[in-house]
Amino acid sequence: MFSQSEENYIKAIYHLAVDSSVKGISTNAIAKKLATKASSVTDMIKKLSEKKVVVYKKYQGVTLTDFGKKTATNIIRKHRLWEVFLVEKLNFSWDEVHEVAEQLEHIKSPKLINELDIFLGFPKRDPHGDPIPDSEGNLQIIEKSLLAVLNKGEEGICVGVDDTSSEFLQFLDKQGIALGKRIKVIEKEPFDGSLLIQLDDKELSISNKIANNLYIQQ
Amino acid sequence: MFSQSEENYIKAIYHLAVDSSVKGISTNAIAKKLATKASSVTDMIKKLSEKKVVVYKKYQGVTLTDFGKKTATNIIRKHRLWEVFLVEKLNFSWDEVHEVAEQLEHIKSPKLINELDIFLGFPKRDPHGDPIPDSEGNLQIIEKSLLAVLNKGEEGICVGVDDTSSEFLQFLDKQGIALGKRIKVIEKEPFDGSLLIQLDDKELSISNKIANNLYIQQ
DNA sequence: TATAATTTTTAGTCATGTCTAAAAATCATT
DNA sequence: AATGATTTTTAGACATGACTAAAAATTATA
Ligand SMILES: [Mn+2]
Ligand SMILES: [Mn+2]
Ligand SMILES: [Mn+2]
Ligand SMILES: [Mn+2]
Repeated sequence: MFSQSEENYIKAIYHLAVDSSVKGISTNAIAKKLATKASSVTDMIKKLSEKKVVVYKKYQGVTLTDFGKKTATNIIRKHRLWEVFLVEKLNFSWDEVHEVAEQLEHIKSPKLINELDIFLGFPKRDPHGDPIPDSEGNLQIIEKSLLAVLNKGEEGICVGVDDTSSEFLQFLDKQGIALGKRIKVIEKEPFDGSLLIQLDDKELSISNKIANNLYIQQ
Repeated sequence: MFSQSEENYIKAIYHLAVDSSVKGISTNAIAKKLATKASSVTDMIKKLSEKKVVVYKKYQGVTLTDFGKKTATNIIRKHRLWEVFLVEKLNFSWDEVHEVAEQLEHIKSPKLINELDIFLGFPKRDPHGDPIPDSEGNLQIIEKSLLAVLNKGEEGICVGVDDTSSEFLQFLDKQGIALGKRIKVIEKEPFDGSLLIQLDDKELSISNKIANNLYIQQ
């Protein structure tokens, strides 16, 4: 069994590894993600290495073992299932779930999480469009592209967000942008990368920063 | 905010105070309840005293302040609501919920617990018949008596259990004893305190130990 | 390739929560 | 009231997980 702290490190390393294509994850990157100090990361890395969760050579960064990856996807499965529960059953909005799921993901009970999965009807995505790993840790990859890379005239369905901060999510709510909405690029401004999009028969101008945090399935 | 460990101590002190009618709760009693050592209890008691949760004078035992009682009932509210959730929604049996609720009771989120209460339809009792405090910490007292104190010929409805160990609860399942069942004392054996009871038109002999852990409402 | 900047590790400290062993206080018994 | 038993506290240690400051290694730059 892993402590809450160990689990947070394992998850952070997994997420960094998924979207960074580099072999070893750096101490500093982990420290930044977890808002802690590099020296603390080095300490924890040594422990996780002892426990065969990561492969670690001094100054070379860290890589998850298969066991480590399995552990990580299991925590992510719990996190995302709880997020679905909070939104679907307890009237949380998608910008309120993260903090609570961050706690709930550490509850130890295999029965709990499998029954929760059943109760929720085996959801495939969490409220932010992220895929939910199955109990073996398999996680379906969804082909999706950032809205920012679409060309003028192209369109698709909004299927996810990259940034899950409540500021960003509340902004999307305010603009009427939600998962499942059809978005079409009407105009693309070369100067600042801003887009004019069509949403629900309205036209809307969104900045490049926004377009770089919205995933579209074409 | 309190740590998980602090919360476990607060809850233990509350429970000991409720069913022991003595002013000060002893260090040893707390140690026994939490399966820890008296010296650890003394350390923690000092900290809780600093935080105004308990009143403590050396060698005199410990008493919860109003603030401490409020904190305790809040944890108990969470514990019992989660137990209801597990049984009603996730197909847990009443002997499987305790361990998990012991973890879930420490999740910090006022919205979570209030929404859970709504979702469950404001239950008044947990799966073991124990009352669920409201959000102000008020807890209705249920008049109930141990089956062991009933006299020959008396009867009532089973409304609670004192021991919530899975061994005891599974034993009750096996005998067909459950909350809501009507029980009548047919015969009372003075020698060992065992009872012959009527349950569902069957007669059943139960030991004094069992009768001392079953609550009846007459 | 030497030097500077950055990253990573080490050394030492601290808070929390636990423990054992010993001392001190309280309680029980005669 | 004295003695013995029990309870409680203290003292000192340890594990976990964090921190700061300094040293060491790596990477970037001239
Ligand atoms: Mn977490
Ligand atoms: Mn999510
Ligand atoms: Mn607990
Ligand atoms: Mn209960």
